[in-house]
Amino acid sequence: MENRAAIKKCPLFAGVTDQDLDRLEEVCRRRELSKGEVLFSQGEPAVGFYVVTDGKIKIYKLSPDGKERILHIVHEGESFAEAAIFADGLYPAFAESVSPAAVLFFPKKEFLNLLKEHSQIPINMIAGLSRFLRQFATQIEDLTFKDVPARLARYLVDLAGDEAETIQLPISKSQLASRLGTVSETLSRTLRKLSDDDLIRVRGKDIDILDRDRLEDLAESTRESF
Amino acid sequence: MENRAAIKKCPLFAGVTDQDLDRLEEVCRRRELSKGEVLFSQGEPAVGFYVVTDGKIKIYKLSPDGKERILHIVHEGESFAEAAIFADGLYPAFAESVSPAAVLFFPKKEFLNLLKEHSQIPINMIAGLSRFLRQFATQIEDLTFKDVPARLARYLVDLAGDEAETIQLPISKSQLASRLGTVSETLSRTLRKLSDDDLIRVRGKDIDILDRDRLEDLAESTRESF
DNA sequence: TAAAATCTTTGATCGAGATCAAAATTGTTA
DNA sequence: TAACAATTTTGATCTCGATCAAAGATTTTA
Repeated sequence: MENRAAIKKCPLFAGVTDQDLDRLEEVCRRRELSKGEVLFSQGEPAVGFYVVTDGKIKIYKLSPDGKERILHIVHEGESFAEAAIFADGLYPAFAESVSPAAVLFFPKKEFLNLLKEHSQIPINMIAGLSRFLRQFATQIEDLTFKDVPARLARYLVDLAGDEAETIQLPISKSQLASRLGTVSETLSRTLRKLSDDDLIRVRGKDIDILDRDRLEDLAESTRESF
Repeated sequence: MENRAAIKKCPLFAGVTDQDLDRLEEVCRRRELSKGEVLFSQGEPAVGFYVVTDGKIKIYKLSPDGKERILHIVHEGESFAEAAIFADGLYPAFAESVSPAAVLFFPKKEFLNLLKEHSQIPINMIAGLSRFLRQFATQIEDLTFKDVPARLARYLVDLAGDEAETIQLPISKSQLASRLGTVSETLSRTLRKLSDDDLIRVRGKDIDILDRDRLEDLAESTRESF
């Protein structure tokens, strides 16, 4: 995707004037990534934030013994690490490409200058951060109240939307396991269980939704309820 | 606490001009709460946000079968639900006083008007949301990687700061259990274990830190590491 | 200050899901 | 397309922490 196109598509910059878009385009720097490149590590000074123009970036934490917990996967047109240039100024997680990718880097200083002059961008940022905060709150809720089948069902239902009969996982199964707060063995068994119960059919990354209603019920269910 | 004092103390309003403080003071409405009053429920339209002038407010989620998971406890001088007036405009959780309390309510509409005119407040908001986002990310990380003893140790170490030898729990033990993503029985047993190991001494709500180093180690430790 | 209500602790049991190990499948590269 | 690497699946075991039940302890209210 072109730089300008990516900037225009990014919700963070929705509704800003064309001349602001010009300035944004000037201050950013493009970087191409092959799969598996680490953009930044947890604890590094946050020198700026990013917008994804191509590919996908995973945002994750590492346990001391090296286990990975994906917090979020950033897709084309989305931004990440805007929050990091506020707060204590350190990146709070790792960012790494999970495919060949390209990003636009916006240096902290130039961006903060822009912020002070105009008022649409900060409001967009607040809205974006709010959505994220809500999503994280939901993740905390789910980790506490829901078991793996329910968390998986929620993920599948959300991915399918209202219409789709068949969905394709946008990420690998081991990544999905990490995103759901479990491990690939358990995810594998859970997918099989849902298949055996005729809720879904799994063909590699393609998953047919066979019984949306029961899948919804499962997503709402809590640990002990059945 | 006086309205004006609470507004001045609130990080959200740090660095704003005196005349803006005047306007804020005008648009807000004070509300006194006895213990256990519900300020808003999950799913209600977000008509404004709050600043706590006295007492404490718990922000929590409920599972379908009524189990409570505390996401955050708001203390005097802090704000909450600013994020909710953005995003989809619904409160994403419940808010309830855990003691007699008083809050200032800022209606959404008036506040958004103010936002558009000035630039310090949105920046403060972004900073606040960023900190929150980070805290939530850490909670997700801890729920995934850390067992209950480690999560408790982290809580105690953070509460104690660098100096204090003795701390007092600012909330009840069952609330703490919920905040840590466990139940009171498990918290009770875990406190006892830490006592038996001479890491802490528990006298009701007062807790002596006996061995800060080992407590820190425990907070860093992951599930299987010993 | 008695008694009612709430909170905390202790005991016993049980299950979801992590771990370890290994086989099977899929994807990649020479 | 053979050979290598990476991912996914299956099997067996084991543990943390939830649940259920009940007894103490503390706080509130009459």
